[in-house]
Order: sequence, then structure tokens, then C-alpha cells
Amino acid sequence: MARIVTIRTVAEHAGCSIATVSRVINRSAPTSTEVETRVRAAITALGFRPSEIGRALKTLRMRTLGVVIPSLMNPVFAASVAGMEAAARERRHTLLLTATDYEAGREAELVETLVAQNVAGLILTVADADENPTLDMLDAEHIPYVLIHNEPVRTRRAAVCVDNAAATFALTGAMIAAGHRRIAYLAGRFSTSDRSRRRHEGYAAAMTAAGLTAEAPVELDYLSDVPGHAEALAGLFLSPGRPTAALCSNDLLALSVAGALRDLGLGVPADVSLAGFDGIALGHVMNPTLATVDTPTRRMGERAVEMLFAMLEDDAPPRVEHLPFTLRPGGTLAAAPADAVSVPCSPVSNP
Amino acid sequence: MARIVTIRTVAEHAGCSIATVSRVINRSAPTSTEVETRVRAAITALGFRPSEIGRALKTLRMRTLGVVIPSLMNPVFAASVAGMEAAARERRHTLLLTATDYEAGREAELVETLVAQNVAGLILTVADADENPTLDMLDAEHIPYVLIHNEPVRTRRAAVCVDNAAATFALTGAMIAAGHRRIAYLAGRFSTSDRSRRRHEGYAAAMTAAGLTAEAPVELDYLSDVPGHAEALAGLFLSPGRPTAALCSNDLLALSVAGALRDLGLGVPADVSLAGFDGIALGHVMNPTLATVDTPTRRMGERAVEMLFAMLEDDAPPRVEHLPFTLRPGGTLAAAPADAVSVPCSPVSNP
DNA sequence: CTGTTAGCGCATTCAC
DNA sequence: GTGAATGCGCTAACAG
Repeated sequence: MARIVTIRTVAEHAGCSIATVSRVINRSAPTSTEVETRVRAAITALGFRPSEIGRALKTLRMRTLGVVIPSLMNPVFAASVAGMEAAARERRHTLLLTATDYEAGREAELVETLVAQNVAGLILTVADADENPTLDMLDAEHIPYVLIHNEPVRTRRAAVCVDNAAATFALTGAMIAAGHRRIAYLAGRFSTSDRSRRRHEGYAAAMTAAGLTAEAPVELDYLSDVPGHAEALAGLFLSPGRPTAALCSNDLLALSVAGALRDLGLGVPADVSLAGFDGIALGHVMNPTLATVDTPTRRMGERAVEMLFAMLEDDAPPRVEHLPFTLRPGGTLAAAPADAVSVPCSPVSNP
Repeated sequence: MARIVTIRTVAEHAGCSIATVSRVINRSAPTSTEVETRVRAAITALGFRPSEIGRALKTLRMRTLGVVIPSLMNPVFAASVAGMEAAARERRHTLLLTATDYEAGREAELVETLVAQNVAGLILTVADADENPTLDMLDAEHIPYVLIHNEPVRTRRAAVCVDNAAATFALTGAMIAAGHRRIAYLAGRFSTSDRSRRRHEGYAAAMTAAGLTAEAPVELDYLSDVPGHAEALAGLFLSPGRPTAALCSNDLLALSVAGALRDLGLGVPADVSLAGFDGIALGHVMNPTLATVDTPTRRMGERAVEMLFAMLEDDAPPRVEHLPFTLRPGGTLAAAPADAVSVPCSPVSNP
């Protein structure tokens, strides 16, 4: 099961010491060409592969990056991890992958598990990047990490994300421009997360700038639970003076909200306009197409790894890097009914 | 960066030997309650976490499972990995994740990398499960592994998959029942893969059973390269007596083929009916919905891990486990034009 | 019940 | 340019 060929076997086979074999493998010191060829021959003949365990025990650092994300079932995180994997592979590292299934309580344990494996560094998406004892622990132990999708504001932590507030500000602006006056904000799991909070801030800023009323987030408990959502949304969307539009904190939520609204007998976008956030492929092919904010998720994963290595090798200081987003128009965002538009409001422009 | 507190630190702090600390941690031998409480106190006080490296050096086995898949950008593999991660986590293991980006040539190197990390076992999707030197090597070294999505037929290897031939047999039967007589088979990357081969076999068997002509697979080189596909498909679908239906070897390919056909001015399903394979969520929401074979991808990932642990712990013999699939009807598969139906054919039933 | 000790595979001194 | 020796953190065998 485990390889029986060790550095010692190679040394015997090549008629030299294990130190010399190590030198040949790592080019850590000059060796005579004659010995080197003998060693290399022995290595290939025996099919020897240096144990990462042995090396790590000595160097106290595995060539792995620990990853913690909410779930791979969300294409946003799948794409991020794909980007991380490619970037890590370029640097001869592999990913140690774990998922919280959207339970913030699991973060601490998963991080501990990864740290126990002596990962070179960590890439994380957490519920809250500012108020987070696990991250405090990593800081205290000087274990390098980069957040992804999170947007820390109060703390000095490395992160790769989009400017969530600016994105929802723009998206809300587009809804207002389409004549919507009462716009609901729907949040999914992680509703108390930093990025969800930032997204709501952008929405609220745009509403206020237009002289409209920003509403508190409506929290929907479970992803993809369409029947549950229909029930939760009935009160809001079947009442008089109901919202004519809803901004969802992410695309997956927008999809199930669309289903829930249809279950309530409401048309999208005929009765309610809808927009999401992330830019998953699903939104492109559904009918009508989903209006959303397109984010470079795969690229974010690559950047997170690049940033982590910069910290690892060049001792780069932690910083928040914002990657560009684009507004993606879609069929779910249509003009508001004429009676709704009649409500006065001020024009909105970017801050 | 690395933890400075070792089992020795704990031993000193608790006033006992490192062996006793080890015993407390692993419950590998009885210890007096008094010493145990002292040790546990020391562990929490010092924030000690046993190094997986140290343990692995001794046991020659890390609590990790090596994973090799083509790409996380394909939701099929993302879901599989999500299932693996959950099942592995239940057993206190983590995944070491790598991807080939659909380049079979990378398989060997990635597997070597994972083996060098002393993974407990491997879960792989390879290009060819039967003719595969890398798998031969794993067999020779008695390193346990389970294939996923692959369907080995000639070799005795552990695998979790659906019955690809039966699935395409049924799917092709549905197309024939809808009146289609000339049905093309389109294969994406990995076109020489075992599962693609098995899928084509099922298609060919159904065609032959109906007295129709089975065609060789049309190989499309790149995923999602719609313009390239349009060019490659023009000859086939713009000719007289052209196919009225096409069976694609997977859903992602079906999506880009749908785009290519529309670029050629052909309606789906008005001019050409289409079906895929896998059952990705995209197919559900696109318009028209995609006819396909629904496969339990997440469950397959879980089963692969369960099977691997059965081999690891109970020395279970390698076997191929088929998980159930279902035909998913969809708008892309419609009745053939009347003139096409007039071609005679025999009724098809399952073999 | 507990302590001592010998490695696991490797990198890295320090001699030569 | 090379080899012998040491220790990384831990488990397990053996003594007590």
C-alpha cells in the first residue's frame, strides 16, 4: 500500500549515502556528475518518489493549500476552486478541500484540521470576515491565508472579492431606472455574512439616493426550498402596495425565488422583476434570462492563490483586492407597471 | 507559522511522558483519570493539535483521499466531489483535489503527486479505465482506488457509475419512438473514453435493434466552443437527408451543440431534436428544457468514498457498482417531421 | 497504568 | 564532493 522504496533504498542501489541522494533530488548542493547519473538511474529504476511526509516533517510545510468553502454545489464556489486548483498546480501544490455546508460553526474545526496537516496556507470563504475568532487564531499563529468572496472592512485581512456595495448600488439603480419604486431585498443563507451585508448596503444607498425607502433584508432560510420560500414570500408579495421588484443576494436564491413567485401565481417579470448576484451559467440559459451581477469567479480563485504565494514567498502584506464586475441585463428585470412608476423619485448616479 | 507546541510540550506541561499524551489523544490504551484530566487541560491550555505529519510518518497513511477529475467547471464533477467531501468528512478525512483539464496525459503525474502524499486511497475519473498504465501501477503497489463515472469492462476494478449502455439504449429508443430515423451521435472531449464508448454502444444497439443505421461518433474537439462546433456540424446538418436528431455524449456538449445548431439557422427541436447525458441543473431551466439521462452525481461521489473505505477497512474486493439513472424528458426532444417517420423500422424494447 | 525507546523518510548540519 | 549523524512529531513495542 505505501511505497516501500525510500531514499535509503536508492542510496544502496546507487552505492552512495542518503545525503547525496537528497542533494541530487533537491539540487541543494553540488554533486559529481558521475554519482548524479548513478543516483538518477537508481531513482527511475526503482520508481522512487520522495515522500512528501518525510520532507514535511523536516520543513514543517506541506506543498498543499487548505481550502474552506460553503459548498461545491454552488457553481460560484466550484468555479473559484477550479481556478485555485489550476493556479496551485502551476506552483506544484495541491488543494486540501473542505466544505462547511453553510454552517459557520464548522469553520473552526475545518481550519484546525487543515492546519494540523501543515498546509502552506489557506484560502477561505467564511460567514463573517471581520468578527471571526478562527481568523484571529490564524493571525496569532502567523498562518497565512487569503479570503475569497468575503469583503472584510474593519480588519486588515487579505481578500479577493468584488466591490459588493458598488455592484448592488448599480444593480438597484438599474431597477429604479426601470421604474421600480418598492424593491424588496431577499437574502439567503449566510444572511448575516459580510458580503450579504455589503450588498444590502449598496442597495440601501441606491434607494436612499433616489429618495426611496430601503427595506430590511427578508431572510430566506434554505437554498432551493421553493415551497418554503413561497410560504415565506406570500405575505410580502400578495399584499396591496407589494414590491414590483426584488433583489436577491445571490443567483441561486434568485432561481428559487422565481419558482416560488410562480407558485404564488405571480409572473416574472410581468408582476415582479428579479435580479441576482454572481453570474452563474444557469442564469444565462434560463427563460427569461436572469438579470445579475457578473463576477469573475474562476479568476478570483486564481488570484487568491497568487496572492497567497506572494505572502508566502515575498512576504507581501495582506490587502483586499477588488476584481471588476459587470452588470448583466436579463429578461427577469423589466419595466415596472405604469402605476408604480408614478411615484416620484430622484435620479441615481454612481457615488 | 508552524505550530511550535508538540506532544513533548504537552507532556512537560502535564508532567508525564509523551507516550501517555499519545494514549490520551488516541485512546489507544487506558490511562488514569487523574493523568488524563491533566493532559487534556494541558492540551487546551497550550492549544495543542497533534501533527498529522508526525502521525503519518509513523503510520505511513495520511487521513486524506486523493481525487483526480477532469474539471470542476463541469457541474457533474463538482457534484461528485461535493458528495465525496461530505462522505470523507464523516470519516474524518479530507480530499486532496486535482484536475486534469481533460488532458489524459496529466493523469499519471497527478496520481504520483497524490501517492507521494501518502493518501489513504484515491478516487479517480480517467480517460480509459481498462487500458491504463497508471491504474496498473496502483494495482501493482496495492494502493486502493475507486473509479467514478468510468465503467471498466475488461478489467477488475472498483467503480461507481451508471449503466451507460443501458441508458443510451433507452434514450435512443425514446428518439426512435418519437419518429426519428437518422440519429447522429456527437461526442465531446474524452471521446475515446470508456464511458463515451459505452454510451455509443448503447446507441448503436438501439439503432440496430430498430433496423436503423448506427453512425460512428462525430467527435467535437472543444467544450463550449460554439463557433467551432457550428463549423464542424455544418456539413452533417445542412446536407440533404440530414439527421433529424442528435444524441450528445454529455449535457455540456448538448448545450453548446444547441447553440451551434441555432447559429446554423436550425431550430431545436423544430429541425433537430437533441438529448444529452448527465442531468445537470442547467438542462432543467433552459428553454426548451434538455432531454437527458438523469444521473445521481452527488450520490455517486458519496458511494465512491463508502466503497473506498470498505476496501480500506474491510478489505472489500473491487467491484463495479451501477447506480440507477432515469430518463428525463425535455423540450429538445420532439416528434420527427412526418416525412422522416415514413422510413420503416422495427419496434425497440429493452434488451 | 506509565515511561523509555526505537524508528517512520527525509533534510541538514558537521566532519572528512 | 561526500558520508555519518541528528532530529523533525508521532506511534507502538517493550519494560517496568
